[in-house]
Parts: sequence; structure tokens; C-alpha cells
Amino acid sequence: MHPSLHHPLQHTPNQRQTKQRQLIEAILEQAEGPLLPKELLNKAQASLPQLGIATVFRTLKKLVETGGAKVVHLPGDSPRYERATRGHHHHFKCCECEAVFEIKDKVKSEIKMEEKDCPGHLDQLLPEGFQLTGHELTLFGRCANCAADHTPIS
Amino acid sequence: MHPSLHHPLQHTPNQRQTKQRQLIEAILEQAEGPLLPKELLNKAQASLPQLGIATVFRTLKKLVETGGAKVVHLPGDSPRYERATRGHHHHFKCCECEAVFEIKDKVKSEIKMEEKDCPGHLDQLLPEGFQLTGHELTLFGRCANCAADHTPIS
DNA sequence: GTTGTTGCAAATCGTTTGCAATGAT
DNA sequence: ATCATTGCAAACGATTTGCAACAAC
Repeated sequence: MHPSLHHPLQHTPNQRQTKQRQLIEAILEQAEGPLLPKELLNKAQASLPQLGIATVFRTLKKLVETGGAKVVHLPGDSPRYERATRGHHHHFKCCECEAVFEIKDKVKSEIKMEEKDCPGHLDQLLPEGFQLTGHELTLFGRCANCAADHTPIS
Repeated sequence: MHPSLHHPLQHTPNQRQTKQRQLIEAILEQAEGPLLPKELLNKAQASLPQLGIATVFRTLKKLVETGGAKVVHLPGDSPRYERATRGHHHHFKCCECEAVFEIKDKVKSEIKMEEKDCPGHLDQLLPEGFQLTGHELTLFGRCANCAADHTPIS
């Protein structure tokens, strides 16, 4: 039998395939780093000039809810969005040129899941009885370019 | 000689001692965790009802500039503020009750500075040529209370 | 035809700023 | 008396929402 054919339990509304949603997903897919909603809008308006910012926000929210996208919070900035397919990683923000880089953990086991191979053993930091389900780590400093261009820090 | 006696290079304006600044600092001092500007305002208005939100923001900004306070960015929330005297630590946010806890690193050397004794060796995560100057780490999950009250996660 | 989706404008929220009045020095 | 600081209101940027028109199914 097909369990979900007749009555979806919580009456999940059917998602419709629109060109704006397709476009937004495509741009997110190609992006090299997490995007601000406004950046996304700008890129999208190249193909769909009448696209509104509200649609971008609504679509992003749905993408996040359905697991298609992830929110990236960089300290001091408004939230960015990236495709969920990129897997777990951290971010590095250059304090000089403001650029944001994806940092992939170098030590990576193929068996353990994301939390396990991140720096240190994060659960060891927690008090008794606390359960860890996720984390966000942002590094700041100077990127290779800025470090090369100028004198060393301080 | 005293180099800074005569002409402060950038004409640093003299800070004046006002009751609003004193109050804000006092509240920050007593706080158990990082505070939102609005939370700070609410607590402060108990003693100073006419205090305005603008003053809170202006005072917090100056405190941060002068190193008296630190900004805490919890993913998904607007910035919070805490006294700088609390030293380096991380935060844990309970996804169930929304409470925020300070997490002190357990492994703590007395000689090494903040970056050194944090989880893992963060600089090892960086590509060649990148210079690390700081980081923010936020953990999410269930706090001990919520974990005890309800069934285990999923 | 039903109903999820859109664009627009108005509303909201957090934060900043202009300005005249106030208060610390 | 000077000038940093305040309170208020207006301004602002990011995000959300109401609603009528529209488009996918």
C-alpha cells in the first residue's frame, strides 16, 4: 500500500513549482558561500526583475523548514543562507576584507557524523545532563590575502 | 615623562559619570548571562523609569569600544551584551526552553591564553596563511532541566 | 476551480541618529 | 560655561504580514 496517498496527516500543503522558487534554489546551488537575502535578490533579479524581497524571504524560510537550506549566522551580520547539501563546515571571517570562507575540518573520519569530528570533543564541554544537538563555530582573523598584503598583526 | 598628559592624540572625549551609565554597568555586572538591550532597559527602568532605549544602545556601544563589555551573538537572536570581566567562554542555548548558559572550558591551563585552551586546536582548521585572532562557539541542545523533564530526543 | 504563491505596500522589530534640553565637570 | 550625555521622535535597515491578483495543479 501507499500510506501517504490519501490523507497527509497534518495536511501538508502541496508545494508548487514556480519559476521564482526554481531560480532561488538554482542561485543558492551555484553560490560559492552563504548569501544574504538581498544578495540573492540582486542575483535573481537579473533573470526575474519583478521578483520581490518578500518572496525571497518566504522561499528561504520554506527551504530551511524542509531541510533544503541552512541558515548561517555570522557574528555581527544578518543571517545568510546556503544549500544544505554542502554538509557540515565552519566559517572564517576576515576582519580586514570582510570576506567569508568555508572551513572544512581537516581531520575527518568517514564513519563518525558531523558533531564527532569537529574540533575537540564538544560534549565534554557540557555540564552533567546536557544534551548536545548542534553547534556553530565562527573563526575570525586575517585571510591569506590580507595577511600577505600588509604587516603582521600588531 | 608622561607622554599622554598634554595632548591626547585623537582628542578622546572625557567620559562623564552619569547615573544611567552607572546603572547600566551595575545591571550588566550582576547579570547571570548576556542581556538583550531591551532586557537591560526593562531592568533599568525599575530604578530609572525615564531611561530611553537609545541611551542603552549608546552606552553599550561605548562600553564595548572601551573594552568594558563584550557582544555575544547567539545564532538566530539579536546581539546580547555581557561584562568583559567574565573572561573567555562559550554559550549553550537550550532549544526547548530558550535559556542561555555560559560554558566554561573544563581543560584550562593557567599560562596559555584564551584561544589555546579552547576545544581542539582551532588554528589547525585554517588553510595556509590564515591568521586566527578570535572565535565564537555556540552549542545547542537540551539543558539538564528539559532533558530530565521530558523523553529523550527523538 | 481550488488553493498555494506572488508582488506590493504597510507593519513590525531592532538599532541609529538629529536635536534641543540637561547635567557633569 | 563648556561640552558629553540624555530623552524623544524620526529615520533606518532587515524581516514579516495582509491582501488582492495570479498561476500551478
